[in-house]
Amino acid sequence: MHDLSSFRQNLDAIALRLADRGFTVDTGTFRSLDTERRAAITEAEKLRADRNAQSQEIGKLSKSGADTTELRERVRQMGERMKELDQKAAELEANLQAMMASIPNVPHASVPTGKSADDNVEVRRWGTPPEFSFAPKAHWDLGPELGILDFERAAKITGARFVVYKGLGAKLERALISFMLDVHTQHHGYTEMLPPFIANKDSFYGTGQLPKFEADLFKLEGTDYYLIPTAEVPVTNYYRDETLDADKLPIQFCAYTPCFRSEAGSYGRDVRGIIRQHQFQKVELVKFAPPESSYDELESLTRDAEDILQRLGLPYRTVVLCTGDLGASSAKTYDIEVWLPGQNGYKEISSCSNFEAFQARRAAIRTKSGKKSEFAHTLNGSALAVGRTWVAIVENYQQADGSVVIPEALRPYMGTDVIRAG
RNA sequence: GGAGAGGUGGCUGAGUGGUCGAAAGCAGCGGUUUGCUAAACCGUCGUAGUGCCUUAAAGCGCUACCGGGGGUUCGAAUCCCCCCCUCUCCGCCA
Repeated sequence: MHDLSSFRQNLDAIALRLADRGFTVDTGTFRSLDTERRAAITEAEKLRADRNAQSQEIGKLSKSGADTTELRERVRQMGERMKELDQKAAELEANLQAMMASIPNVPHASVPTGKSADDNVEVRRWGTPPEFSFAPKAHWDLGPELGILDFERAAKITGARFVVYKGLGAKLERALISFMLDVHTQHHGYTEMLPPFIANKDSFYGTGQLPKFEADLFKLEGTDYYLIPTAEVPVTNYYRDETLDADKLPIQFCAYTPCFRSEAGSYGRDVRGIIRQHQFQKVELVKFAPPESSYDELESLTRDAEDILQRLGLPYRTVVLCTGDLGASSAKTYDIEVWLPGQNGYKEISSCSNFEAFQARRAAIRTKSGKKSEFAHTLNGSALAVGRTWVAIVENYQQADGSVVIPEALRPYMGTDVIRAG
């Protein structure tokens, strides 16, 4: 959500940059809505001020014993007219709000201009994709062969896009979660959190999933609750409607949660394997930062995510998303893509974003130093998507005999150095 | 799920129809005093919208906000209705 008065003041410049996203701001409609709304507010408030003054007069008069019948009737009529004006103002307000809620964030100056994912720019690359003396398999073959993934029975239990991890497969997922949380809490300065996996409407509004993206969510029938699609929702909303002491920033949280996504509109994409599921596990990093240093925090957050891949010895590259590929709330996003032999290419495993004050304004997360109060900047990034990390390990560390070697760093968590069939 | 108590500014807490954006205390901020610390004293101290003024900030007004929504009334923190949340007891339960 944009700040209304600065949006109004910088309308043309903002509209120009939003055009780089492929978003057109209807500046004419905005201007007229904005002007009408303010006129309605002014009119209604003037009448209300008048009524308040008259009401007080009634109070004084009746105390002194004077007859106020006539005055009362006049004020009552003012009240009726007030109701009409209030209603008109409320309607205009709602229209303007609806318009503002649909306008995406302004990309940061450092974000490259482009139309689609093809225009994203690689900023660095780490590691070398493994060379195999045999034809490497994809995880959807390896998993069932090793007895560590079961798609058929998951489909029976629930349906498509669900999976059962089994045996060392389940343990690998659990080991990755513990490993990631330990690295972030012990080496990167994050505080671990275990939040609710269900959140209410206000929280989803605060981080921007509502009202626009309701179709992507699972709603709990008969309630205002939704299953979270990412820990970003509960963890960012942890401080909704609060003012944070500027001295305490940045605040850094990490959280493991399952994530639930309806994946409406992704039919036919990543249908094989566990790349795209209705439920997946993720460790998320969330930061609350002072505006002046939020871009430094984005850099370190991205490095924190990359560190997990380095420790696991998984080759990856980091790209900065271009204006056309940027999420609506984000001002700048890095995607980290891990090498997957099964796809013979790099696949997104993390997305690290700075939302600047875009979420904080919706969620009313402020920071205060001395007398000055302003909106904090919020950031988040996956570190990492656990299921896709699982895939990366199984595919990158597969051996000619069909077994999977466990990377050094994970062995204490796995209690074994290899996964074999049987 | 049942019974009861309660939700007021950063915190504690007064306030049952007009003089209440709201006493008082604490914390914060500015200052005086002080060798330092502590203490004392004086002042200041909510958020948002909107109008005027302004390059802007500041300033000066107005409006709204006492958990949320609706109602009664000329006028609501205060009365009525619905909802949410917290606490205590009971029931159920991992």
